[in-house]
Amino acid sequence: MNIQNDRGQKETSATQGAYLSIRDMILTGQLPAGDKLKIEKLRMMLNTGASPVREALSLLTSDMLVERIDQRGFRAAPASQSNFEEILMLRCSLEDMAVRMSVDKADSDWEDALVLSHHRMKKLAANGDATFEDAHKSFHMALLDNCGSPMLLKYCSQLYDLNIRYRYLAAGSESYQSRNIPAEHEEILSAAVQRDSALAADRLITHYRLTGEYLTAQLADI
Amino acid sequence: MNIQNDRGQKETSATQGAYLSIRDMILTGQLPAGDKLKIEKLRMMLNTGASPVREALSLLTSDMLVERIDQRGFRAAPASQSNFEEILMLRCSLEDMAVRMSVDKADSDWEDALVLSHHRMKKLAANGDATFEDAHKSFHMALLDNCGSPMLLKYCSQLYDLNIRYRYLAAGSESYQSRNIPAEHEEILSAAVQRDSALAADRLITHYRLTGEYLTAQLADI
DNA sequence: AAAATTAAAAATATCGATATTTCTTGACAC
DNA sequence: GTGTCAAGAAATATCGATATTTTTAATTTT
Repeated sequence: MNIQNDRGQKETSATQGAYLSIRDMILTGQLPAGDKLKIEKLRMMLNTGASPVREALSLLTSDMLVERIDQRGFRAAPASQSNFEEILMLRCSLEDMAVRMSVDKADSDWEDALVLSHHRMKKLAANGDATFEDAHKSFHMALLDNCGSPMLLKYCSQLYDLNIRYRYLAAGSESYQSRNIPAEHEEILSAAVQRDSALAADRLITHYRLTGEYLTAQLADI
Repeated sequence: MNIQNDRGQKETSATQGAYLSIRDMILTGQLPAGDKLKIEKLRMMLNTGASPVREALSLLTSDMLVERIDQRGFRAAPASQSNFEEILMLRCSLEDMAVRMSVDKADSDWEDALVLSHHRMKKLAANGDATFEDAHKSFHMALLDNCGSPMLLKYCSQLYDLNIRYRYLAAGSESYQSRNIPAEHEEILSAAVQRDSALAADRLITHYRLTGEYLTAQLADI
């Protein structure tokens, strides 16, 4: 078989497919925060059996995107202002650590990969669709990739995803963003390429704090 | 039915039971690092079906105690010197953050719970069995419990467990420990009760670093 | 003898069905 | 009218069986 899903990820197993699909639906808000996730319903939506769905939900539990309720099944993790602030705080701490380690150990292979991922992101521009989202995440992860700690990277990746969810949640309300985000990315890249880890970390954290303030404002009127 | 397992945790579901049992077997080294985890074998050992075992393994994957290999099942996460150092580094960073936040927000309820958990641990003494291990973890988690960030607590708890594993791994080789660990615990407790977050953090991190050095030495000759 | 091929065995992933548990609803008592 | 309880409905958790996939072992080919 080897069916491909919307975003073009080749699915090796039914479980993997269900995992990616459900994750996507939660991140984009297609499955709203706090909603009950009924096995039968998901089974139908994804055209698969109950076992892969259950296993996918188990995996998402550890990503903190799904909660398991004792003997009562699963639900999409609730979203709240305080949860968002927690994610922001942890991201700032962990990514600060990761980007410093990454830049401090910089070598030309890593630099090449970083420049490349920035270029790819730029080319797609902020069209807001899934391909840009992926490229954007790739750029941010490429920045941290050289830190040498797979576990730290995993945490950062997880927190990044949790944050995306709030971007989609806030997307509904209108508000003008006076920031120049591509420029912020360029500046972060530039600091990294100059091997100035403190500056890169500063700029990255500022980038997140600004987005955080923007999202907090948006979330307030939802 | 409501069977109870070795350690006296009442198991609500077969999955939960399998999860706790397998986790325990990996932490104590009964299932050695890197070993293939065959569903059938575990199914027999735990007297349960394949579904709960699979789901338990999925959950353990996110705890980083089990690895899933594409279409080839599961294996106990490998252990290595560098993995141990990574865990130690992350624990120091995250617990430093957590204990500061926790102590800075100290109130009498939290202080009571902390003193109580210390007392319980002391009473069991370091007999090395599972009940002491649980009490020891409870004390360390009680220290962080007031930090106000459930996610940070989850990470710390996860890292604590990953670390236990290396303690069991090193337990085989002989070496005299000149440290007075109960005294270190008392000092950490004392700093926390005095609401001196910087001192508490310092003492906690030193405590971990010392254990880290000891374990590193032990691991070397394995 | 080494490499490649293939057939058999083992293990995994998935399905469909069943046993439990939780949730809902309506009757009855107060 | 409100609260309790029981029966039925819905959903979950688990089991046993089957279809795939991977591994092993044996056979053939170079």
